[in-house]
Amino acid sequence: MTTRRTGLREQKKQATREALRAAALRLALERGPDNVRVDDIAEAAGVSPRTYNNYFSSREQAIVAAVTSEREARVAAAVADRPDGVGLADAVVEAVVDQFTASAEPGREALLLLITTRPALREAFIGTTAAIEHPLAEAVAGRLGDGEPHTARVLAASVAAAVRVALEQWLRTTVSSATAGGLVVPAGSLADLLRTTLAPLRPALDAAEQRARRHRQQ
Amino acid sequence: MTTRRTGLREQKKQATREALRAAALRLALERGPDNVRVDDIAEAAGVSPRTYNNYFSSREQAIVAAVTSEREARVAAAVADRPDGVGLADAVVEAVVDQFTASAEPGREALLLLITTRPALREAFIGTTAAIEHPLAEAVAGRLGDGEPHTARVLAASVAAAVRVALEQWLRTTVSSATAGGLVVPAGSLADLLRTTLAPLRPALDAAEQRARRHRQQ
DNA sequence: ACGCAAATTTGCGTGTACGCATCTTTCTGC
DNA sequence: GCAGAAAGATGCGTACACGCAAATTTGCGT
Repeated sequence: MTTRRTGLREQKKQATREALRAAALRLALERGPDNVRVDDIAEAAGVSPRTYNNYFSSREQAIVAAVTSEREARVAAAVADRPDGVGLADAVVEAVVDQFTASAEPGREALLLLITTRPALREAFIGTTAAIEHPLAEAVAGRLGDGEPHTARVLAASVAAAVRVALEQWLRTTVSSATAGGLVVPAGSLADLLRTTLAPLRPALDAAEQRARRHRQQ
Repeated sequence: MTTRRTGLREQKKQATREALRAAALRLALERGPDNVRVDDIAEAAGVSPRTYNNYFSSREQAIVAAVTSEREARVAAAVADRPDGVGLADAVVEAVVDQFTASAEPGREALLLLITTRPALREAFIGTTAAIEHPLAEAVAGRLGDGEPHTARVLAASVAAAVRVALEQWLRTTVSSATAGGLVVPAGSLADLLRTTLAPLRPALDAAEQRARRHRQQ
């Protein structure tokens, strides 16, 4: 069930996706994102321009994907993996913080600077938070038991929305401090900002968990 | 402060916006939405195609706007207007239900049928829920006192997300019952669906209200 | 190995979104 | 009223997203 499609086909698909990601990132960094056309990315990745849009539905998605790749699945997995002893609220909050703080790629800093600068990229970056909604909903549903799938969806959507708010705030302060001070200061850690922003949702998560527990014991 | 800009200029602007809305709606209803190009709408409204995109940033927005017009402001106003005796959760939920249930326009039924049918219109319709976020945030902030504006933003974003979830569900069941039964049945009232979907957020709204109250008495 | 079925890539055509420069309309202070 | 400023409308050019159908590649049973 993990990888339903296992074969050369799926392998090549991921390779193409990765090639497009890498090409987009490299070109954006060396030319500046405004001087990169999708034709350039496609050519650098060795596929047709039309194929690019089979993988990404906007020019910015490929660039941003370098920083957000697979994040959705990792958040969901992290939530599902926390032991049952940990409360739902803690599980969700810490999973989100972990996955959004973990920096793997080199050149991530330069890319983030780029993202903070260009409005179109900011928009695309912000947009990626929506992707965590469905995986997260399933993970939450798994923890709540399948009593009320509605609730899990709503909570996941709310968490995603809160994360989006946090990122907007973070980008706002980052870009303004960059503009004002000339130097890019994180303006308070993203981790703290995420925790603060998610705090108002804790009561909702707790209540849902209690309800589910009660329902289960009945 | 209500209408900062009061003059012939703003008046004409609103007239143009309304003309585009009306033209888009009329054409979509009589030809089917796939047979309407933005050039047609612009021509029918008596403006240049370029001007269309100064008002709406996608072809679908004008069509959908006929049903969502001004909803954002009305929801916010409704929240702000409920007496302080009513709890925040009730104020928000009922304001949302009222404004999403209120049907003014004639031909709303036909338009909704259209929206449920065409994927692109569904997407645009769903997208309009995001617009209530900022006005709602201000209304909530007004009720919570200006202690923690963060909280208001997060709660408003969560409510908007929950409304989006409800509409998605509603459209899903509506379209499937339309496909299956041949007749469009509301498949349970939208009002009930909204109340159910917003229910999980009530604890968060209550908690924020309590916190604000405590903070104020201190 | 072979061939059919399914998935993917590609080229093409159309409609769309939007930056920019320019022209027209409206607003403001005098 | 009037002259300059500000805001909006328009035309043009470019890049982009995507439906569609033909061509190519991969998977699988035999």
